[in-house]
Amino acid sequence: MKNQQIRIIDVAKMAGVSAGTVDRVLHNRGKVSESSREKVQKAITNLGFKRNKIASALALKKQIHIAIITPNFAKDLYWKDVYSGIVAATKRFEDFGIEAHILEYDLFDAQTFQDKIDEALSLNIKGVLLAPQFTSAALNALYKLKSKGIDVILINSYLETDNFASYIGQNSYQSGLLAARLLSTSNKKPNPNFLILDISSKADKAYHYKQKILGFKSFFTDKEDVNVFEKNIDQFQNKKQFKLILKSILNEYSPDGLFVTNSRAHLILDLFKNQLKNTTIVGFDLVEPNVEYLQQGHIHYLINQNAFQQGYLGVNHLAQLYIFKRLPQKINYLPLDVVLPENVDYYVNEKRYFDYIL
Amino acid sequence: MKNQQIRIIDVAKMAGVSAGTVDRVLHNRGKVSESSREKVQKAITNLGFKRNKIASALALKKQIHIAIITPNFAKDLYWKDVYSGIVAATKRFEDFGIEAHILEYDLFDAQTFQDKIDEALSLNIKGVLLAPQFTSAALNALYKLKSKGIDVILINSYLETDNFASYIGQNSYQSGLLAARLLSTSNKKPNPNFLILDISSKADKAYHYKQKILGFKSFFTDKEDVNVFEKNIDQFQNKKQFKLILKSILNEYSPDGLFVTNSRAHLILDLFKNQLKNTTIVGFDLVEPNVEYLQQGHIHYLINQNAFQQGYLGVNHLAQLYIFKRLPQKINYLPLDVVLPENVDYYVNEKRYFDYIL
DNA sequence: TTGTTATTTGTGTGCGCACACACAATACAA
DNA sequence: TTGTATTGTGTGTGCGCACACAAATAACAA
Repeated sequence: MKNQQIRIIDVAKMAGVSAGTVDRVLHNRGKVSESSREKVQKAITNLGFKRNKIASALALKKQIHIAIITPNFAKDLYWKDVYSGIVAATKRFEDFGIEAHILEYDLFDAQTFQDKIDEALSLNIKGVLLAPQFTSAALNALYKLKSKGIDVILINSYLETDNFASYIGQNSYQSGLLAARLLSTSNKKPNPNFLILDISSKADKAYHYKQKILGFKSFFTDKEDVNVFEKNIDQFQNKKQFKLILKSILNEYSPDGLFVTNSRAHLILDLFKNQLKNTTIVGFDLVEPNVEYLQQGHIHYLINQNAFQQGYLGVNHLAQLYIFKRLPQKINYLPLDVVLPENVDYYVNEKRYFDYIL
Repeated sequence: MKNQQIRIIDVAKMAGVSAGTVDRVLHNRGKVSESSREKVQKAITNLGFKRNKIASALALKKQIHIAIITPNFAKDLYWKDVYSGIVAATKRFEDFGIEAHILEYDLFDAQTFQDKIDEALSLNIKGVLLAPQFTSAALNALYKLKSKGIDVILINSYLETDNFASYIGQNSYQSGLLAARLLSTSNKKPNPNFLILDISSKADKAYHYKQKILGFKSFFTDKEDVNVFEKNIDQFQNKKQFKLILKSILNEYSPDGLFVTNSRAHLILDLFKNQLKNTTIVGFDLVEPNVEYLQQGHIHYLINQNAFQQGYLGVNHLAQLYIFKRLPQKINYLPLDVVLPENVDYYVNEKRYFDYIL
């Protein structure tokens, strides 16, 4: 009772036409008379024909070029995992004729971002995977890309526009809410002070940072016994200055809970580990120094942004689009993993599973 | 500068032999003279030849049969997601010539388990995906399967033997630790009572339940201000009796924290929602009633066992084994997701991502 | 040397589909 | 009617590999 494979030629026979005509119907190309089209359609549904992905991919041998524009991870470890995911997916699809051009820009230099966009445009690409850290430049780029008919998949930060095909990343607002919940349930003091620390330069201030903060605050709107403060530190690349500013902030608020809106919680602990012994800290991302502080008990929760998956799925969705014409969902929210010392290992190793998925 | 595809014929030319000989070397079959073998090997490494997965899969047209033995989800919703994962992966690989026979047994009837094992043996299968709920019968089956050269991948519960190729599931001990941490950090009372509730019949009592409990307890070994109790309820299918037993247990311990070792936390809340208003509850699995209680605030944490992934990856790994001869890792621990009302949606929807991975 | 067998190697075909090209059928104008 | 577009359809080739079978060569005995 072996699963009899139904081929195009079988459909053709049943419809009383040739394989070529069936092909035309399937791909919606060339001219086909109405009567033939109908006969073919009927045969397809009757036989339950589904094109064989393997043979299809083999026959469709043309190279498709895509560009991947993402920050270089030299200055921010977060992007290392994104990069790994991209590379893994890229390898997976090279047999399918997907050729990826990885273009890395400097996270703190908007000009390099613009340059990479231009470079991508100069290549003969069908799609782009874009991690947009500079909002206005990105919006511009999206507009231009769309007008050229190039598909764009965004990762990591959402942009308020319609000029992209798909977004893959977190629901930032929701992750703020989650952080608030975590601080709230583990707090044991009455009338606690919770401090939001946004350690980022204006240059990479993006939509999703604001959303995280909004979400966090909204959790406490009707809770009057909790004090929520918010501070931004722009100068974190200059160690000395950073230390000064941070010190004065911590002294001013002596927070019982600290919400660090990105992966830079470790920068704080490098300096004030002891002073923060009784402060519950929630941060983001499984970058190495964060993981260490988590295991030592200085950071209490990390919210995993699934950097690896963002990269992997991004490339994957683009590839699927061109190989199998599968349209990706518009919004793809990745899970908000709550990471504690007891489960951190499994998230750090999670990439392994992906390596095993064909 | 297009990525020049290196084919078998190219290797053959460089080695000065025919494609057939290269093929023999690649598959380690037939007779090849030592000199030819060496020349071919050298050419392969020189050119960096890698066989094209697509063409390979297409040419390798033979059907491979695998059996999947898993509990029917009629009596325990947990298995529904496992089933979905299995079906999804099965569909994904049918083009590759993998034919899956799904055999479902009754979670509370060891005989049906045995029957399905026998049925699998009567089919001409190369591999089995097994969710072993009856330990001794399963150990027996593994022995028999191994002697027949049939590969086995275990999901959900680990077995202490070497007669299987790969395990996919949680580290149960670690999940117990995690549950303990969650109860511990959210507890606000001095000298709390924590109660472990193991709602399961003897029939499906497996290794992983014990491990969870061990892990949970070990978290508190050096903490003397915490009282940990453990109770098993065997009679949960009879509502009346279950209620009686449970009532007396709750009255006896009046727990501040409750650790339910499987997906049956909702059974408790169906009966004692009000009485447990001030009890922190940690349970397992995103079955529908649990999710509802989580969203309503009656369950505080759910640990996600990634049922869908277990099914999907299990089939995936078997398929990979036969299609690409990729040996799976022996132990594949899935992440221990901490699920709260704020992030539950994303886990419930997680299957979607898998649907998009080729 | 020739005949016989064992070993090694080469060739051809098919997997199912995509696409180019050739050709047939029809329409429409001169 | 013939000629020329236009529309519709069929055939053939190749994607890269796996495998069966044929052919060639080596090994050995008589």
